[in-house]
Amino acid sequence: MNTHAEPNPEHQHTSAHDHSTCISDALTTAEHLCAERGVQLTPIRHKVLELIWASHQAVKAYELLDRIKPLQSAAKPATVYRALDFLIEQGLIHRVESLNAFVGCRCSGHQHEQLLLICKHCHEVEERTATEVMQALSDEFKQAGFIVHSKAIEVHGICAKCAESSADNAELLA
Amino acid sequence: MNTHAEPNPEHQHTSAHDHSTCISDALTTAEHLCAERGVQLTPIRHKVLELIWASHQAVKAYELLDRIKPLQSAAKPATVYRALDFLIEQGLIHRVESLNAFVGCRCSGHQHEQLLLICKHCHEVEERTATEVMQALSDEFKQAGFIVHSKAIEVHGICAKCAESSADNAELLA
DNA sequence: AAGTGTTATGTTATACTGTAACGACAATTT
DNA sequence: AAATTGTCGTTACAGTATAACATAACACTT
Repeated sequence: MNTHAEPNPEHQHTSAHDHSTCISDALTTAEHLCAERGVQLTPIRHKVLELIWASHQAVKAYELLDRIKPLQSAAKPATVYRALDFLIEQGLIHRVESLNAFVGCRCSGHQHEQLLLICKHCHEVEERTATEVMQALSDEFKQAGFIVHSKAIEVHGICAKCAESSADNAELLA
Repeated sequence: MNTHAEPNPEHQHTSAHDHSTCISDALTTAEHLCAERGVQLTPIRHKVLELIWASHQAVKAYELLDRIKPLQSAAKPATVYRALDFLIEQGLIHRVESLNAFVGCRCSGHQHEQLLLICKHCHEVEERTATEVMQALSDEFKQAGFIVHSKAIEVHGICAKCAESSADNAELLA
């Protein structure tokens, strides 16, 4: 199958907030951050970031490729993966390991490696700082004598909104 | 490249313990568990489990395929992936999402979803129960109203043994 | 202006990871 | 016996990611 053309709107909760603000906030933050750091948020990188922020769902690399081709007809896998590498390096997006997909990072610039809550129903990814969890993890590493380079904490399940909107839909609660 | 034929011995710590006991323990536990549950640990599944337990490193699916072919010349990708699916369902192995690889699970039968500490140097994967971390996570889910189906907590870095054995090797501590 | 270094991108090819779909076959159930 | 279930063989393909090399664009120097 190769039918990924749009963010899957099936169960999205975007109506609950002004998503255009999410996008523009993320983009202007990214622009400032890159300017400060003296790195280039080139048109391709900017576009990829914008496409990722089109929803709060994690987006696959080849979906991005399909969506960027109309605008950048030379685009190839490497085009997208390079942009993704850059955005990850700069902390502007997260790679969701358990989905082979990518999602915008709200808290760019500082604080990384967060808890990602991934909803199986609406497919949106919520990012949480989870201070206590991180503290408990640090303690664990100290105990184990483990020197951390990077973490991925990914949890799959049903988000609050989906659970609520289908409180009588037993199927979800399995 | 397609040169994965053996567990990478480069930096393994297997000498520090009697690994043959690890293997046989894991296999007999698995046999008992499957018998109890009335599911079949067929020869293929048994072999895949054994191959995974050949080291404490995470093993890739196609490495397993290469290693199983001499014994099971009909083996195809599906052969391996089916066995892996079974072993995961039974809680006998973990899938390491951030590596697209698989590692034996020590604590089969009960308690799942653990903290995996993945060493970038020796590539061994240590599994920890991390009770405090799990408790903090539960609290976080409660706060977020998130209903958990599965978790993956994977941390990359340098394990205690590697850190120690190269205390003067500054390169690792980056 | 010509040369050099650096960064980003274009381009081709290929490697690696994973699944769908269908049939064969055996064991079990009805 | 027929139907069902579980496992495996087999073919084909979908999806994910990178290597390697070429080119372009720009900044800087000489």
